[in-house]
Amino acid sequence: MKVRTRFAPSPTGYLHVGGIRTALFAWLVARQNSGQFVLRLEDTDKKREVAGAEAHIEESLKSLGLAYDEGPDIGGQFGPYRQSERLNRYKKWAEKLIETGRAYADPYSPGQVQTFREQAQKDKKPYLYRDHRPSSPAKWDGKTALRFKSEPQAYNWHDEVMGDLSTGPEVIDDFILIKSDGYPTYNFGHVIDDAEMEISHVIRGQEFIASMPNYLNLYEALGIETPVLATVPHILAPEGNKKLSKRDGAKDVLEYVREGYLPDALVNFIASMGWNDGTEQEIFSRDELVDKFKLDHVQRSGARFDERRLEWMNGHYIRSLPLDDLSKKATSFWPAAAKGASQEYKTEVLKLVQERLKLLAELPQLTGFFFEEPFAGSVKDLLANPVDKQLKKLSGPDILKMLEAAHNKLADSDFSQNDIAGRLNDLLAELNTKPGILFAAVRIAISGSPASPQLFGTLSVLGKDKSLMRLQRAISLLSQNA
RNA sequence: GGCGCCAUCGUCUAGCGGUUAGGACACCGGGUUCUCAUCCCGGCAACCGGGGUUCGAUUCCCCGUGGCGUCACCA
Repeated sequence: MKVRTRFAPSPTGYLHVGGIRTALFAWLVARQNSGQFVLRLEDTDKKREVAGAEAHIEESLKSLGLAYDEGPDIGGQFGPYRQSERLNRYKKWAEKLIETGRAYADPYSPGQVQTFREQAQKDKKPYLYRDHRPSSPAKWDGKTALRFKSEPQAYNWHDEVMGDLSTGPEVIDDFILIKSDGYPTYNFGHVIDDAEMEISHVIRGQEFIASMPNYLNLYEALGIETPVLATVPHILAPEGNKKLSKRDGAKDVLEYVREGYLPDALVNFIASMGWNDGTEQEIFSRDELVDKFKLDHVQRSGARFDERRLEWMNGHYIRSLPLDDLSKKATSFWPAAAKGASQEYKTEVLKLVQERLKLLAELPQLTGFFFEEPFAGSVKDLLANPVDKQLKKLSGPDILKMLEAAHNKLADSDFSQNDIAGRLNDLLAELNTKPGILFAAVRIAISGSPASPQLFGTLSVLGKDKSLMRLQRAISLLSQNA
């Protein structure tokens, strides 16, 4: 079978992790079968449409590396890929249904339908439109809604994720095919488009599972072969049991990219929410995912979104990246002060912080002192009133003496990492002090922080001039204090 | 409420009749004789409840409970 999958969002806003996962699964199925992945825009609700949403969706998919083979912005042989541009097609199929007696003009206004619904509720009976089906409907003039004339029956069908499903005839009803504004409903539009675009696998969220029987009924009326169906469960918000939504603060996936989450990490993480290959493997490269992903291994229950796990995974990906690659990806994340710095210098700095980086967006806070002097107040405060356990035991003058000694010791160093290490270790013996004390003081003088990358490397990369200047500066800050 | 789906550590999950119920995140200890981080080692922690079926149920069946979805001229 020729495999063609699609992602069919409506342009009503940005894509969040939940939405992108459906796209990812569809993309994976297409790729692993050497098929096509199609982006189709379901823009049939003009009221809900958001300007710029289409471009945003396209950018989101591309920035995660989920390239589509056909879509609104790139075309393809089954275009157009915006439903609003396919109205004539829906009409053609609708007319076919009218001819075969399977569609009719809805004589009621929305208000009247609402009354039926309320009455049923009052009577504690399930509401079915078909109980009010007109006996001799007028000819459809395109100005009212067009309804599907259903033929209620029980269905058993297979869902790649959910397994074998079944329902009785009571869930089948006459739904609207074409709205009075001329646009198709989702229920009609997607069925037509999937057929015309030769989509083999329909992969979508579980909110559609309840309307499957109606689609099955429609496929039959249309004489269209039912595609492979796969319903994936929702991703739940971090708190509560609600599905992840924009209301609950679900972030735009592009926001994650902006914060410095790597696309591969994001993809790995999103795939692993609700899918695994049955082993204990946690990290999957994109190729492995394409190779191993199986719809029938997708979890049937919802998965909760845990950003801490995503953070861990991103750190893992950052650490395993070759320095050159990381360097390229980090380009836009450097602090403002790094503007004039050379690429070589930045790469050296990056090498020092790579293992402690969880997000690229942490780069400024982790590396700022490599590009500008640390805040004098912090240096002074941390030296005068140390938080460090070891440093705390010393008096101000002791620390001052230590820094002076370090400055003198390093004054004629060549500032290679080895030479610095040798000299500072010598000094340790000379001063009869512990690394935890001497190095902590130097570290603060240099970085303005009690934590930094390993000290000798940091000094070496920072260079002789700056290092000595900062030691000197710390010395004068401390003596002012005394 | 009707209909449907789902149910293993706090979280993501492995398990497809017999396991000391495994891994990962998070958390808590310890180690890597410079901090933080990394890395390594260790610890804490789960089969929703009740009935069956079976020599034996986390696993199969039924009921209950709970969660979710849906019942639009939204998708």
